[in-house]
Amino acid sequence: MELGAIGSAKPPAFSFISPIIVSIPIAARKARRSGVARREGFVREPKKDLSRILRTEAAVLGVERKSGSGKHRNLWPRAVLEALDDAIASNRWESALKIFGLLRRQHWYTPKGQTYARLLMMLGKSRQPDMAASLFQIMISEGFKPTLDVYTSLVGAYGHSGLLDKAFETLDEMKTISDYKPDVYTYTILISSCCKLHRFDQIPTLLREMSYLGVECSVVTYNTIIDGYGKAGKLEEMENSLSEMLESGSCLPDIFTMNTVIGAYGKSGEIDKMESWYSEFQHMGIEPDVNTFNILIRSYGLAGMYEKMDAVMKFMEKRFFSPTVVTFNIIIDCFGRMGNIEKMEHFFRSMKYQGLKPNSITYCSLVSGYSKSGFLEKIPLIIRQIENTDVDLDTTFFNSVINAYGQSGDIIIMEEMFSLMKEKKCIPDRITFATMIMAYCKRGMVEAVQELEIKMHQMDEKVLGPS
DNA sequence: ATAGGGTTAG
Repeated sequence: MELGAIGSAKPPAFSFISPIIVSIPIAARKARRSGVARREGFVREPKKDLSRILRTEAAVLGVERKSGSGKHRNLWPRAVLEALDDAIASNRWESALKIFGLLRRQHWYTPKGQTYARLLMMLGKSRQPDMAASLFQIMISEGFKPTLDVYTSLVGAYGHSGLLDKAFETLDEMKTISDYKPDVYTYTILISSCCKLHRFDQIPTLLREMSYLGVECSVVTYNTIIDGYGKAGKLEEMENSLSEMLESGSCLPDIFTMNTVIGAYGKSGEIDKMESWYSEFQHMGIEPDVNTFNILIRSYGLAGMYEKMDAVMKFMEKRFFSPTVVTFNIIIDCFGRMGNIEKMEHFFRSMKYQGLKPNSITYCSLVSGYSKSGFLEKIPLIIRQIENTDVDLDTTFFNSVINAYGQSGDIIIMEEMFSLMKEKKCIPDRITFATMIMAYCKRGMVEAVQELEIKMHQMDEKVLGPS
């Protein structure tokens, strides 16, 4: 089972495998040193010390409770700030705003630009542009003079929540005030919003504007553009941007560039291009990391190239590159798609054996894998298994369960699962409805389809309407 | 300010 043997049997493999061999030891050491594995959930449990966890959790709960009432003006700074961090980090925008309200009433409170910037970005991510706008107003009325990064965050909040016009308006406003001249961060955030909204027409415009104003692109700017084109399947445009970056002379590609580019080619099945860019980047001195290998495994798996998938896995093992939860999830998903249930189960066992904790995504892939091969009887067992762990059943998981029964035509069980989903406080989304509608359609259940379509519209109105 | 795992359809 030598890697070289695989390489010589299949010519293209060699060009890809051999550069890896040379470089892995360094990369492996680096990855371990930089704690990549830990962040990936490789370690069983995060190594926070217990006293901190207890203190924080109690404080957060306490603060969140108090933030509802208007009375408390004398809380411990640290508790409030930690609670705020926690809420922002997990995107709980409603409780973050409540805690922020509490924070503003503390006698020790002084407004900070950073806090505003983080809140604004969070509101953008949660698609709450109105909230972002009023937070900005509150800030002004507090007499706080916004800083450049607060203004940039407002651009991001509008952009990420889909209000591109407002984002551009804010940018124009910034250009007229000398203290808030947009910088490379401002433009990069705006470019990333344009990419997410598929407004690629705006990218050349923004780049021209930048060069006119003397704002130079950074690696991040280029990476953002490359990723935008890559995700949209615009691979030619992606390569053009990559060439521009390489020819710019001002910034060098990094590991983000590498993973973005090979991921884009891998996802679209262009394995040859993926491999040649892989070695190209290596020649430029960029070392692969765990994520790189995850991308390779996934790409080979999607392309049905089992030997190469296996080769990368063996390779990681040999070089002490620890697989992460993500690695296993990818492998399990690929074997499930291929209909290779034995391998799928083998890797699920081996994941647990290595002390890695399956998460909701793992179970989702198992359900899809079983359902693809017609082993529906395994699904209740999985649900029971999850209930014995601290993994939360989530909407996506139920979507895959509902899809499994919908595809097999077990309408009754599908509906039972829909009830169970709501019982477990998982909110159905448009995919849930689309999945069920399909199942009803196949059986010609017209009334049930109409009923669900009404429910779906109601849901849309709830989301789009004023909050 | 950027990459890297999941659910529907086509």
